[in-house]
Amino acid sequence: MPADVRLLADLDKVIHEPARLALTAILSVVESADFLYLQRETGLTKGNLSSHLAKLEEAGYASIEKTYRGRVPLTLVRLTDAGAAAYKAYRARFKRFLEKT
Amino acid sequence: MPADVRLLADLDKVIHEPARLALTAILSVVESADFLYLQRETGLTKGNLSSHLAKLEEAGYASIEKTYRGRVPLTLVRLTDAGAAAYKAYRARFKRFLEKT
DNA sequence: CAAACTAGTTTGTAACACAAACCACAAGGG
DNA sequence: CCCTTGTGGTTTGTGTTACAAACTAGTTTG
Repeated sequence: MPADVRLLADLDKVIHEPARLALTAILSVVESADFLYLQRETGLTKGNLSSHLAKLEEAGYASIEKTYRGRVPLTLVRLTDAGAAAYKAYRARFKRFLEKT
Repeated sequence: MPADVRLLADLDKVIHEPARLALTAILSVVESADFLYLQRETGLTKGNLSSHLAKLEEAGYASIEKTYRGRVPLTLVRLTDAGAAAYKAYRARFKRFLEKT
């Protein structure tokens, strides 16, 4: 317990945010997902989803591809390798914390 | 996975903050702790520790007793029943999320 | 009696999350 | 042919945070 709580200090804040943790969790199992699918799954508003995705992209954890389905715009999101690694590390850390305390 | 990420939406934000999660984890096993002990264990600055403790108190999760050890002021912190329950619920939720995804 | 330590609180600031308003385009109905 | 509805988002505004740094107050030590 003494040193174990220090695990928490190094938790990746980009991923720690619940909305982004949910997004990352989804993206880690789907190859790619479109905007509205992510919105339905997470229950986020469009505005929040948009800004959380932007933050994941800034961090280099997600790639966002804006394309079209016919003439309708379509935003496709996928987790980058860095994102997958960060997610994995986050989970491992948190799991250790839960086990040790 | 579909519904499982929704678990994250209801995560207690007072506890979710890493600094407070560390504090709560410590307090959940020690009966009571003084300010400087908590500071050493968590590595927080006094200012941040002070404000995080205040937030735990506001939430009803910790009781803060200001007393003296001889003439030296001493701040004793303990987890309330509500705090212990919230911590337990938080852990259970997060554990479920980690298992399900 | 001055310097340094103990034990905190207050203040200032930059980042953040969230909701609400807004924008652009497209398809379908009257 | 407008005009309402739906899709797919972005921008803006606001209140809340987390954090560090400065400050306060009393106490022991040299």
